[in-house]
Amino acid sequence: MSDPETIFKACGDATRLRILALLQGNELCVCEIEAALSLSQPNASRSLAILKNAGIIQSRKQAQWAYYKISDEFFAQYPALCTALEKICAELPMTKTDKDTLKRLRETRPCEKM
Amino acid sequence: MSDPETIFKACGDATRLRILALLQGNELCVCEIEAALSLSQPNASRSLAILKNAGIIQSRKQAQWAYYKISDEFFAQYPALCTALEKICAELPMTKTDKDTLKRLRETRPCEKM
DNA sequence: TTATTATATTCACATATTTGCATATAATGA
DNA sequence: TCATTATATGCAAATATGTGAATATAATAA
Repeated sequence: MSDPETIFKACGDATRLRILALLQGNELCVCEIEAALSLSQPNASRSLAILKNAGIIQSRKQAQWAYYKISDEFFAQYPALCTALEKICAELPMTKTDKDTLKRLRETRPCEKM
Repeated sequence: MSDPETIFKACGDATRLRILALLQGNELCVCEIEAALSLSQPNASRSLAILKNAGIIQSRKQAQWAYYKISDEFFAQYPALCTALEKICAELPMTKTDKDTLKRLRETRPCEKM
């Protein structure tokens, strides 16, 4: 788990906040995030790496997919911040649109497993 | 009041977090912060400007001094984040030392009015 | 084995950020 | 008025960050 400076720095980016908003309550793979937010594959992967390095999200690998979600450790160590972040993500201007896009993508199979 | 991205970016810096820690519950002038944290005068002033621009702190001018404190608007608009930030600041490794230094400085008059 | 899919990483470039130094501004007091 | 104190800002150099394009890795399937 990183220090607060690294955590705040990781949150200080519009793309990464949109990713965090999508991950609230969901475990998603890179291709879902990439498709829902119209990010390039490297950009999605790197943004997730920065959030993971900060300890905000965690990942697990299953078959060829990497699944990311809000980190249990993050909630354990910074519960107030984790909750505040959840509220803030819910209120971001892009969040409603992005969540709708994700929902639609889930019906049209952006990657094999969906 | 700024958007979350700007707020998180402003918090994503060790010096600015130390300033925020000192400002929890206190209204301080630039020279107090400068002296307590051993910052150059321009660095203290600019760090405060970044935090103010993000809406996290507010300032008032009295005589030749500029007093800064946590912004009422910040607490009003992002109460959960404001509270989380307070907790995090209290637990920063430097905070205890910095607050002690400030206390000592207040007894030895780092700037005229003290 | 080769091909395909998903993900991560490297490189290069543009942009942004940080900070020291110098300077400007503003208020006060002599 | 001039000098002093407190604060803010401009400039320039160093450093960090963000991103596209290309490439590497890893797992699966044929």
